[in-house]
Amino acid sequence: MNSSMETKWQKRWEDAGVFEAVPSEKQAFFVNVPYPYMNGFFHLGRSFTFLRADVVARFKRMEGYNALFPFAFHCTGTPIVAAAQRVAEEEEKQIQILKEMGIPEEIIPEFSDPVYWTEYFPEEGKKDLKRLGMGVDWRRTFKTTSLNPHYDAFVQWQFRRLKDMDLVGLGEHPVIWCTKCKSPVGDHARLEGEGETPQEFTLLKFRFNDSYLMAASLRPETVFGQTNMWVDPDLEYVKAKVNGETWIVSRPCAEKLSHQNKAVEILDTIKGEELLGKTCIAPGIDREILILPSGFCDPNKGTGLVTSVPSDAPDDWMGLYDLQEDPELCTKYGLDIEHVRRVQPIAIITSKGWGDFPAVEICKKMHIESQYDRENLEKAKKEIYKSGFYTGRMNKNCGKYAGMKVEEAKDLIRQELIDGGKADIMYEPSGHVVCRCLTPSIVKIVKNQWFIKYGDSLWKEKAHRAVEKMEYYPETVRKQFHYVVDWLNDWACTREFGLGTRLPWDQKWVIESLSDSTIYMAFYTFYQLIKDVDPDTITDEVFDYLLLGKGDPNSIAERTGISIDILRKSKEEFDYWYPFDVRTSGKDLVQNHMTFCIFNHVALFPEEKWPLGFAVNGWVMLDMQKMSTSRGISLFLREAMDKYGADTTRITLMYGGEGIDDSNWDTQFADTIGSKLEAWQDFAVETYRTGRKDIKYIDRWFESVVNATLVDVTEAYRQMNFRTALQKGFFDMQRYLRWYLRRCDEPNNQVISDFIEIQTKVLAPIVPHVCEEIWENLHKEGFISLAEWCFPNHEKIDHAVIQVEEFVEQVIDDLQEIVRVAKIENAQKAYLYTAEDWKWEVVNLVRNERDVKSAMQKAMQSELVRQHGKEAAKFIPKVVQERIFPQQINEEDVLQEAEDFISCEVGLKMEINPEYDPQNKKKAAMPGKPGIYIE
RNA sequence: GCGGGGGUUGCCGAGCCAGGUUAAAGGCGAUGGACUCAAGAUCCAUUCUCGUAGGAGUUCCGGGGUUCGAAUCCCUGCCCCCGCACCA
Repeated sequence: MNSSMETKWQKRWEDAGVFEAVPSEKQAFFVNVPYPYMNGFFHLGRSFTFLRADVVARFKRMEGYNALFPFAFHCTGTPIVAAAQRVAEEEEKQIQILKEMGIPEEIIPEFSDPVYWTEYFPEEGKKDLKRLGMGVDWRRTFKTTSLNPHYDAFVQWQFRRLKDMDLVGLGEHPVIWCTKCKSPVGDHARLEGEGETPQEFTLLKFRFNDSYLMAASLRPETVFGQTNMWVDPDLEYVKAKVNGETWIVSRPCAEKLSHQNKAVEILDTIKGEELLGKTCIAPGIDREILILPSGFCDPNKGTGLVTSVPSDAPDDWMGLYDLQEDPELCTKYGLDIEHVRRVQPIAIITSKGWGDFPAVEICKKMHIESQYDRENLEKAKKEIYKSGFYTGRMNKNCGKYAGMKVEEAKDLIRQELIDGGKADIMYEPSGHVVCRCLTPSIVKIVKNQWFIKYGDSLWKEKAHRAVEKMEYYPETVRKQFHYVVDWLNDWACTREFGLGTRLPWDQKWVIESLSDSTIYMAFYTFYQLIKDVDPDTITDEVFDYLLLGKGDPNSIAERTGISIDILRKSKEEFDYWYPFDVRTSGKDLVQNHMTFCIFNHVALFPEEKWPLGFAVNGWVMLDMQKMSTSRGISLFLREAMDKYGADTTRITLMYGGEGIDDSNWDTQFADTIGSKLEAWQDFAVETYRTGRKDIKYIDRWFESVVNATLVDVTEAYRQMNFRTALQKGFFDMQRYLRWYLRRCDEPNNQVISDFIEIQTKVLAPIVPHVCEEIWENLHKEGFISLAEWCFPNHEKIDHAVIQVEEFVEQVIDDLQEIVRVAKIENAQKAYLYTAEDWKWEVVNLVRNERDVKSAMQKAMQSELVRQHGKEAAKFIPKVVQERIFPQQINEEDVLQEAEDFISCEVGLKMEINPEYDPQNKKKAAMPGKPGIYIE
């Protein structure tokens, strides 16, 4: 429902180019956000991050900086392409998603073209952001990928430079792969198994005659507990020549291995049944173990053979248990039941919460009845694995690994087995993945995969230096960045398909979406100047000049044909704006994008162009519930604005939270805050330049308290603590205002007018539309968006005056409480007695004393106090223990002055310091707390 | 398990770094009152327990300690959230 008022101001800002930032004498302030991926409309969450950038830019602008806030759109990667493909195939689910977004049905077919997405959503997104009143310099806006040749050239430059520095290299990389499509299967291209990734298994080799039975294990450390081998009697396994050895595996496994750097040649087949009752040699322990039948060997998982560790694997325990309880089955397969029953679990790991045989225990605990209770067994497996891995230690049965943490032993054991030729490696998807073509996916090792070498230790060192120099909002995330820099490893930076920039020296690769977006903040600084230049002329030496200051602009201009003017101006903009001051983002990007940004900057730019600051925020919750599209708990920015308009949406978002904790969209707040803003608008416009001329004490109080608050508010804005800024800058100030108006029937003209300006300016970064409207109605020149910030006037902060007013409030509270508690009916008159001088003398004397004894000594030095020796002896301990140390004021004068007000507030007549004292209340008076008698 | 952040009065959420002015801001909700024909909005008061004189008692996840004094500092236990990747 954006009001026409909001639209009006948005148009005026645009017409006046208020947010089109141009280098000037002023100090630059450059804030930006990670550009959003454009496969839909903006949700409240993203909008929150963007809005924080807008608010800080608006604040800085008022603070006197030349603020730049640019925006762009990210289209790199596969989701858009895949979604478009789905639309082309008229897939119901995808079309439903678009419909639910509110896309008109008739244009949905257009979405079968990925390019259409990159045009439609940025355009719509831009509309939404404008409607929210975002102060973006839209001249600098661009989209990514080769669809934008200028950006394309920029990313190519970046990668060539990285390669020159040997920070990009080749390696191998496992990916989820479809054998039918002969391509990797990204999340988007999966019918099933989103989020699943390649997982490494240790392939254990069990000597069996002249060949090896192979079993895939995720827990190589449990080799010490192997008791037997499981096969599926009904399954036909293959004997295959793999890298010169003969392996026995399932047929699908042989196929998979051939995609994982192994030469596989199938020689023969062998039925599972033929293996039963025979033995093989278990690796790691070199022990002869029995081959037994089970129902859980899956030819499509691992090798189709499973090594059995009944102590720690619930499946194995149940398999063994079932068999030992079933003599008939044993007979069927010609197994000696006694022989089978002799197979017993071996204790190998001691872990928190479990005895020697965790698998046995958990099966009992969960009442698992057989090896076919798959669901519970999966749960049990997870739990045992977790506690075993994280809390377990290898026990005495584990040879030289005894006593070692499982976490450490695991890798060592795995490596020893591999080095000793007793094991190999294979990959499987971490869960079931099915390609859209209905083929189950496998893992393929892609060779010649390009990596960015974030694992490089020298590079890390430099990145740490940058992390250390930067500012963070909030500061707590600094540690997180240091941690991520250490933890980050080489990053596969190319993909075989999707939108993006081609890897310049190996054109079959597309640069992946997190890798083409690490230094583009620099691109904002001059994009508006070069976007009409023929992209073919923008060569590396152009970027070398603009970004690194290399080369001579005149000769570059000559060689490329780009006008020297454009080159010079672009360079000037870059040097003026860069480095950026703050990049603000959701916390999800800390561990990848934000850290990549640091890495790439320190590699490519000189130190003075390294990022200066990061701001990180949490997720937006919806009325305390986590947003989740699938559960229907989500709100598009445009939906919020339809209902509440821009300013209310803005203030609700900004009041929702700050810092790295999740913030909350409070619908109730949104429902009510609009009318409060309107009330402020009405008040401001009606009251401005009205009121009395003379100055009263309460005017000074109001100015004191407003300016004191302003100190905090300004600091809160600087720290990007916008919730606090609102709390103090709006709610607290409004409370003071109410008190002020109550206290003096008519406000002072100057004081109230100043306040109206201050309050409006304080709100301006967050609710700019209504503030512009007020500003105009106050007949102020120009936009409030460009007005100077209301810096606190420290001279107006008078702490004594603030204390005096606290005293008055205290007296009113006491009066009210007495009437209430004592249930005095028809109370008529209050008699107030201020503390006697000698009590003040005590307070002043013992102000810095902490223990009663020395306070007593000190106070008793005073003649005046000594005169009240007996009373003083009681009074002094009380003062010290209860820390009654107010600054001395003339309470009688204050009460006289405030008499009418207090009297009116409490509905009692008053008499101050009268002789009449029927209940001896005069003695009860304390400094800061007069004695009171009411009748 | 590792790394990070937490556990505050009905809910949300300040305070904690720099111990005392903290029964503990503010918002929301609730209750009472004013206004109103009425509702809403607005304003005032109350909202841990007890209390016919401004007070007292018990509180800031549990336990212990330091201190004249602890929500705040130290030790310890329990619990919760986020991340642990190749994905935008």
